[in-house]
Amino acid sequence: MSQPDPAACTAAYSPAVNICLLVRQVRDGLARRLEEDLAASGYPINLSQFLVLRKLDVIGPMSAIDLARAIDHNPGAMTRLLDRLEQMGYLRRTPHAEDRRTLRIELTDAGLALSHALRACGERIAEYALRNLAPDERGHFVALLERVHASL
Amino acid sequence: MSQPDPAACTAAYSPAVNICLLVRQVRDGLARRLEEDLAASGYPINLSQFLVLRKLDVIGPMSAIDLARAIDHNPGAMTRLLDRLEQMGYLRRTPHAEDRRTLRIELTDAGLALSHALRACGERIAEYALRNLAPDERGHFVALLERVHASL
DNA sequence: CGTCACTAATTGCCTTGACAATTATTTTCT
DNA sequence: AGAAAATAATTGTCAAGGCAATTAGTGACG
Repeated sequence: MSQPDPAACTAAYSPAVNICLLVRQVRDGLARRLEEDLAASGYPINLSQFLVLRKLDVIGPMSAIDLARAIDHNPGAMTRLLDRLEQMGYLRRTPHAEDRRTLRIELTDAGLALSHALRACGERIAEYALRNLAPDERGHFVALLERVHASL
Repeated sequence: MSQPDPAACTAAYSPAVNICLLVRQVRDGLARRLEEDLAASGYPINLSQFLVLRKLDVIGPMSAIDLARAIDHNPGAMTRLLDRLEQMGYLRRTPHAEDRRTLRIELTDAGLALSHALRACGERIAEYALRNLAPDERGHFVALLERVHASL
C-alpha cells in the first residue's frame, strides 16, 4: 500500500528530518520501555516521576525550582508532579529554613526505597537499549549526546 | 540554595538516569528550537506536523496508518493532526482507489511549498545543534542513534 | 455464500505538560 | 527605611497525545 513513487519525491534526502525524528523516536522508545518495565514491576511511575525521584536520591533534598531545572521541566507541571508523588507518599514538602518562598523537597523512606528499585529498573533499560553498542561506543554515544545537549 | 549534601546521597553515579534524561533533554531542546524558528518564520507548526509534511514530501502520498508508523505516532492523534493540517490547507484526504477503508493523503500546492520552507528550517536547526561536532562525528552520532533506535 | 478474523480511520475520555497570571516573599537600589 | 525588581510556588486554561471502543470495509476459510 502507498508505494513511494520516486517521481513524486520533490525533496532530496534531508538529514534534518532524520535527526529530529530519530531523537524523538529514541526518546519515546526509551520512555515506553522504562514505563512498561516499571508497570510490570508494580510501580505505576512515568518518566518524569522517575527522574524526580532519582534526582532527589542522587543529589539530595532541593527546591522545586531546582528540581524543575535539573530535569528541564516546567515549574507549573512540577507543582502537580510533586502533588502526585507526595500524595503517593514518596516525598515530603517542608519549609525552607531561611527563605519562606522556597520548599525543601525530600524523599520519604518509601520514596528512598522506591528510588533504589527505580535505579535497578533504569539500569536494565539502559543496558537493553545499548546492548548492541560496544563499551567504548556507549561512552562515545553519551558524550556526543552531552555535547549536542550543551549546544542547545 | 539546596546544597547537595554528600552524606544524603545514597545512590552511586547512575548512567541509567543520564541516558533517559539526556535523550529527553536533547529531544525537547531540538523540538523547542525548531518550533521557535518556525514560529519566527511565520509558520505556526509543531514538530509532529513538521514531520508529517516532510514525510509526505519525501516519500509521497500515503495512508494515515503508514504515516503514523513512519513517525511513530498514535493513530488517534494522527486523525486530529491531519484534521488540523487539512483545515490549514496543507494536505488533502482522498479515497484510496482499491481499498475504501484507506485514505490517500497528499500535499496540496501550499503544503508542498511549506514543506520546502520547513526543509530549510530543519536544516538550520540540525546545523545549529551539531555545530560543535566534527563532520565525521555527526555521521557517527546519527549512526549511533539509529542503532539504539533499532534496539528498541 | 456466509461468517469470522483482521485492518483503517475515527471518536470519546483522560493525563501530561506548556504558558500566562497570581500571590507571597526576598533582594536591590536609592 | 521604602519602593521597585526579582524569585518561588501555585493555579487556571489549553493543546497534544495515549488508549480503548466504535464503525466500516476487506480478506480468508469452511
